[in-house]
Formats: sequence, C-alpha cells, structure tokens
Amino acid sequence: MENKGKFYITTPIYYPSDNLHIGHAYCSVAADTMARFKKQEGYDTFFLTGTDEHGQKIERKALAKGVTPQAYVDEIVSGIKELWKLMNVDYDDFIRTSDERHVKGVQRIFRKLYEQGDIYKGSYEGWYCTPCESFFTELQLKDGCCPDCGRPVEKTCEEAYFIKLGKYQAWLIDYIENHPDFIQPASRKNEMLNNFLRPGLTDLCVSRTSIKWGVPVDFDEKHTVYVWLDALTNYITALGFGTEDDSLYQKLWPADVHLVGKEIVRFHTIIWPIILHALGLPMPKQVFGHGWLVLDGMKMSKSLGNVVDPVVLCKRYSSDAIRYFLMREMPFGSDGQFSYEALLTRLNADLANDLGNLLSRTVAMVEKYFGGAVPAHGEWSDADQTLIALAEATPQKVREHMDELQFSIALQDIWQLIGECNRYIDQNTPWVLCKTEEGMERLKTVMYVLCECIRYVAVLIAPTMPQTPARIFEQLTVLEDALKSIASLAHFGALPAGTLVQKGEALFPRIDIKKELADIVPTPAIEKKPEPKPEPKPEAEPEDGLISIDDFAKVKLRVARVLAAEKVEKSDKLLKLTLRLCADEPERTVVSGIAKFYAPEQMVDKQVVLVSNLKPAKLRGIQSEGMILCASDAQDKELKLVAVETGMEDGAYIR
RNA sequence: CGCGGGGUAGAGCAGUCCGGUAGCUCGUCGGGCUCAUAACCCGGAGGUCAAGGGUUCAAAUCCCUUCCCCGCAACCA
Repeated sequence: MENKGKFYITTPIYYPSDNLHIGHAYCSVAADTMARFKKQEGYDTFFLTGTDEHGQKIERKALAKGVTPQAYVDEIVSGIKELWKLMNVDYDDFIRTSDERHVKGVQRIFRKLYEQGDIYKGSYEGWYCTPCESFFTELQLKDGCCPDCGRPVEKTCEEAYFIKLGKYQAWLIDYIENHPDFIQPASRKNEMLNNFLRPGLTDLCVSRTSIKWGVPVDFDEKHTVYVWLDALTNYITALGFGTEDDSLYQKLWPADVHLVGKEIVRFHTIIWPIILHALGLPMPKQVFGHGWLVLDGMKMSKSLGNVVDPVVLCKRYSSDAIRYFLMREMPFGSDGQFSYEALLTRLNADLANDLGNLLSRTVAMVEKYFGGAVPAHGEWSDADQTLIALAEATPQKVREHMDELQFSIALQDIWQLIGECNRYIDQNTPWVLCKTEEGMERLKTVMYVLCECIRYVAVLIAPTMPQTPARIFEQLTVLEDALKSIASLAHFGALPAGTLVQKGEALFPRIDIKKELADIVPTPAIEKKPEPKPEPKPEAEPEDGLISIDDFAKVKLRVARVLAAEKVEKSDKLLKLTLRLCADEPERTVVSGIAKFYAPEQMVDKQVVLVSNLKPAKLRGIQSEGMILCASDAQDKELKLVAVETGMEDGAYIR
C-alpha cells in the first residue's frame, strides 16, 4: 500500500498516583483506534502515551507507603502497561517523565529558555504550611489556613523561576484566531480566548525549591522543574528532540493530534504553544479536548469513590466490547453517561443481535443450503445493487468521520450496513428460495452478497475492535491478508467463491441484562471507597481510627434555636444563621453550607445541633462561630439537619 | 451583569451554523418470519422542540427577554 505520510498522535501522560479508571481508558482507546485507523489507511503512524510521574502528591503517597517515589510509580506504571495490553492499546512508545531521556530533555529545554531570557528567576509569594512543607497560593487557602491540614500558614517568599507567558500572548491570540482547527471542539476555543487569553496571562512558575521529586534544574540544583514544563515537553523529548539522534523528532513533529481531556485543554493550548514558540518550533496541528464519562451525573473521580475499573469490565465482557461501547456511546468531544445498563444494552443490541447474529445466520445458511461453500454469484438484482452500493460507499463515509475523530458516527456508518444486511435477508427470504431450483440459483447470489458484506464490516471495525475481525474471518475462512485490507474494499466482489465457511462460537453472546445488573452493580467495580480525604488530624490517631471517650468529650454539642436566617450574598450554598443558646448567653452567628437544601424562612425557629466550641472561622467575610450538624450522602445530593426530639431547652448539652 | 455548555417522545441523543413534512437508538404495544444468539423484519402509540415575545408566507432553527440544569471559578464551618 502506498505510504500517505506520517501521523503522530498522543494521549496525555497520566498521573500514576493511583490505578487508572475507565475515563483514562476512554482517551487511550480513542487514540489507539485513531492510530490503527490511520495505519490501516496507509499512514506511517506513531502513537505516544506515558506517565507524568513527578510532584508532591506522588512523593507523599510513596512516603506513606514507605517506598521511594520511583518504586511507587514503577508499580503503578506496570499496572498501567498491563491495562493497555488487556485493552489492546498498542502504543509505539511509552514515555515516563522519570526516564533519563526525558529528564535530560527537560533540562536542555529549561536551560535554553533561561539562556534566551524566556525564563527568569523571581520569587514566588505564597503561604507556607510548615508541618506539610507545602506552598499554597492565596486562592488555595481555606479560611486562611492550610487546605490540607487546617493549620495556620505563614506568608513566605520562595525563590522560583518563571516563564514569560505574557510576552507571547498577542502572538497566541493571533495564532488561535487564524487556525480555527487548532482547538477542537470549537467551543473550547472561545473558552480559552475569553477566559484566559484576552484577560491577560501572568507569568507561570516553572520551578520549586520545596519539591524534590522531579527534574532538577541542572544549573541551579536547589530548584526542581515544576509541573507543566516537565509534563508537556514529553511530546518532544520522547522523540529525541535536542539529542544527537533526533531523527524521530525530525520525522514526526509537529504532532497531528494531541488528544486531551477537557480539563487540560487550557495547558495544551496556551502554555504548550508558548513553550514551543519560544523554542522556535512549529505548533501541533490540533489539540482535541474530549469529554468525560460521567456516572450518575457526577464526574468520575477517586475522591468521590465512583470510579469504574476498566480491568473488571474487560475481563467480564471482552476488551473489544468495551472499546466498542466507549467509541460508540457518546459523541467524541461531549460528556457521556456511563451506566451498566447502557453498556449492556449496547452489547446486546449492536454486538450480539445485529452483528453477531448476522454472521451466525449467514454462515448457518451457507452451510445449510450450500454445504458450507460460499457460492458464486449470478447477475445482480436491483436489491443487490442497492446493498452493494451502500457497502462500497461505507469506507469513504467512515474515513470522513474518523478524520474528524467522530468515532461514534463512523461506527453508525458501519452499523447501517449491518442493518441493511439483516433487512436484505428478510426481503429475500432464503428459506423460500431454497425450495425451488430457480430460487436456489438466486440464493447463490444472495448468500454471496451477504458474505462479502460481512467481510466489509470485519475490515471496517478493525481499528475499534482489533480482535473481532479475526474471529469473523475464521468463520468465513478468509485467509489471505489482502482480503483483510482496506484496499480490498474498493470494489465489491473480492471474496472468492468456493471457500468453506465454518460456524463457530457466537461472537458476542447475549447477556441477560436484569440478571447481570443484579450481579455486577454491587461488586467492587463501583463499590464506594472510604473517603481518602485527609481529615484534620489533631494528634497522631491510633491505627484503628478509634477515639477515646475523652477525645469525644472535647466536642461540645449543644441544642440551639435559629432566630434568623438569610442567604449569604454571592454564594450558592451558604446561609447565615443567628442562633440562641441559653437566654443568658450571647447570640451566635454561624455560616452553614445548607442553602441548597433549606430556604432561610424554613430555618427560622428550628432547633439545631451546634458544635459550640469550634474555633471560629471567617466565611465569605462573615465570622462563623460554630457549625451545625447535618447528615448528607456521599455525593452531597441529599442533606438533612440533625435534630433532637421536641421538648429540649435551647442550650441543652448533648452527651 | 464572571466564563462556557445544555433544556427536542418514558430514557439517551441528532437536527440549530444555512428557516420549509420533527428524526435516530433503546424501551413500549401490535403484527410478520423461522436462516439465526428469545434473534431478525414490518407497523403503531408516544412531542405545547423549557417559557414568553418578535422577524417571516413559514421558526426546534434567526432576534430579544425570562426560567431551569451541568461544568469551570468561588464556596461547601
């Protein structure tokens, strides 16, 4: 096949602080499908993925586990590589930011930008939490305290290097406006321009002295390269940019597509272009921000405990089935609902009923009516020609949609052909044709058309479902590689007559959805994990998480009556409550995040349970002297006040 | 007036740029068929296209106003 040139596609490098979930798999499957498609089309493709291994979070996780950061990520990374193997994600290279080649590459880039004046040394003003050894910006603080441990922080200055973003702002705005395809989908483009670029870019901090797990700045060893300069450059360090052998870089850069999640579009379309531009390198052709898989309307995330484990899914339903679902279910670029019901319905309706059953009934008929030998066809009838025309047109339709990364529509194109085949069988009624000699003649053509159409389908689904075509070809006894290529679809009729088909196992067995749902839903796949959020830890807690009665006694819970309530301005969730304890005690003001569940007027005169000895804190500028107790579910969708039974005096103690 | 996305049949979505019979999948109801994995095929029911106003011969589509949902941001003591 002719070589159509190169195609370089990347996924983000994932953060291996934990195992990956189905959302990460979604992105990688998309990249892999695209790479396979381009390879099939005759492009010299290169598919890069990897891991972003540095930073404080991993440093801490490793510490907690008592291993080095490198050992920690090594283990996670081996799990990730196994996952890609399981899902047939067939990357050409896997870059890890802890790789020597990457570290050296980042150092070279950092130095070059420094030498040419795009990176300068300045100071980073922030707030420092001594016990946590962490810096925070003003915005990250919680009530002026450390967001991690809740203790007070000190204002400090840390020496840091910065990259000049503002310098290139005008150029970038111009570039984005003149390259409408650069940011996809287009809605993201406006978001970037309006939210970040036009208001003005501030210089970005690119080094820290407080983090050790990272790439050292080679000319100033106490500094470690900070996140984005380290992470983003993987796309070129993996290609040997700046080394003696930069042949891959020369061949592949600029990338054709960076696939990224919508949450990091900003970094890929602002910081990354500026780094490249400062280095004098060309821009990637496109950054495509895909949507998220959402579960019950919530973003999937570890802290919510609603992650879906792709390993479990693939082992249960086959990776081809999961890949099909991911690529078919939601338009690429928008968010999509993940649910087991949707998954199982897709598998049954599209894979088992439409595709699997089509193969099954076709092969069965060739065996029954022709002893298993694919018959030679006769003259095409009108009905044949309609179906043949559709088959011949399908590769081009698929090509157009794939080139726009519209996987879902490309699959619909293929399934349209499958649907027409099923209809064609009904309209031609082979079970009637087989009864007469004349009918048998006609039936030869019908069966031939079906077998050849199924071959088309098998070739076309290969990028999405890499394992299924072989199983179809086995039943159709398609042996020649040429007949498995996209080129063989140019003209209908390449399938030779006379080959013996053989019925095999069902491609995708039907699933009893009700039974399956009952079976799978309570399994560990979506089991709620305990909140890993680090609670404020006053002292070293005992290992078992139990507290003594004395600890509990420190919390003074009291009954309080709401005298007045009002919404806090500019806040969705906050109510300002005025509370009375005993008559002789001063009234208290408490700010509470219950506005979504209780209207101010509902609150008045209610008795609530107050944590009365909580250290006061300022919320939205209002001093809050205590906290009222509520019950809420894990997703904060429901919330109810904790109440005491009636008849208690205001101010009563709860013990 | 922070930025953006969205509201179309019971569910999930397309259609909106460029006005012209409201469509797809699943579900549901009825029928057909027997090659097939209880599958496949045909048909029906089910819509004030969030609401109001405007432009137009004609509006889901264009313009204005309002309401609601979801992200980001902020906040969640």
